[in-house]
Amino acid sequence: MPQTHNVLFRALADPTRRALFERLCRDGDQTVAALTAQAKVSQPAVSKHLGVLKQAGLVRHRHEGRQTHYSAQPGALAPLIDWTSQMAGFWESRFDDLEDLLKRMDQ
Amino acid sequence: MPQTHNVLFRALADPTRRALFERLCRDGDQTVAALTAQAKVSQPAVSKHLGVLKQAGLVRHRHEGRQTHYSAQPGALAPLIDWTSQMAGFWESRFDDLEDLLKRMDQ
DNA sequence: CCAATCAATAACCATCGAGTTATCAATCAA
DNA sequence: TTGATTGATAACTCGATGGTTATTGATTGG
Repeated sequence: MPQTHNVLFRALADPTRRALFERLCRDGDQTVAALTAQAKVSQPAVSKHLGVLKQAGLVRHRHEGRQTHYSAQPGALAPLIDWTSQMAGFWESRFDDLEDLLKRMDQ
Repeated sequence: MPQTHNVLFRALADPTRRALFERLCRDGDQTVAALTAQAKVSQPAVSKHLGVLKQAGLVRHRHEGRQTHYSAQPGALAPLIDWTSQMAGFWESRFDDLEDLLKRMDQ
């Protein structure tokens, strides 16, 4: 599971990659050519980025004739959401502990 | 704001750094020495990582004599939460659009 | 069948980033 | 005051990563 976090965070750490994912979330299914047209990098670069996103489970692809369509899998963001709420949870629980402590000291 | 995302994602992309932040969330205030004791890297490495986390707003520090205490600022995770829910939101809204379209076609 | 298009791969290059050791400034204890 | 400790900085190394161009394999249109 920490491995999952690693792959996810690293995949999203690159701005070009995040832009690709955002576009797929926003506009849905896209061919590599369409994605390349908007991206500020070459087609091979786009393909490589899509490969990284695929490894992280953030996108899926299907072949249609000679073109490949990619689509976002936002469900793959779940571990990221879990992690952030866990961090916030730790924080709050420590805060609660402090409150408990103060309450007890008050008695 | 995209710059904020960049700094945040990049700060959290490194496992050592994430481990430091997790520990600060879990256990609260820690000195650099205490953090170094648990980390699997040298003290200068820990200091550098803390510097990156600080740039991202994820930690704060205060001096106490000759030691420095670091603490987590989980509030800095807000843009990350916003981003993920926005991505999920795009997804659902596209799904709704599709439903609308299908409903209209049905008439 | 041939030319053209699409996307993935190969090969390469430059930069960045995480790690190290050495050192310095500041603080404290003796 | 001196010696030890704490943490930040400097200087460096090295591997990972993101970018490029060239090429190849598939597929389609004429």
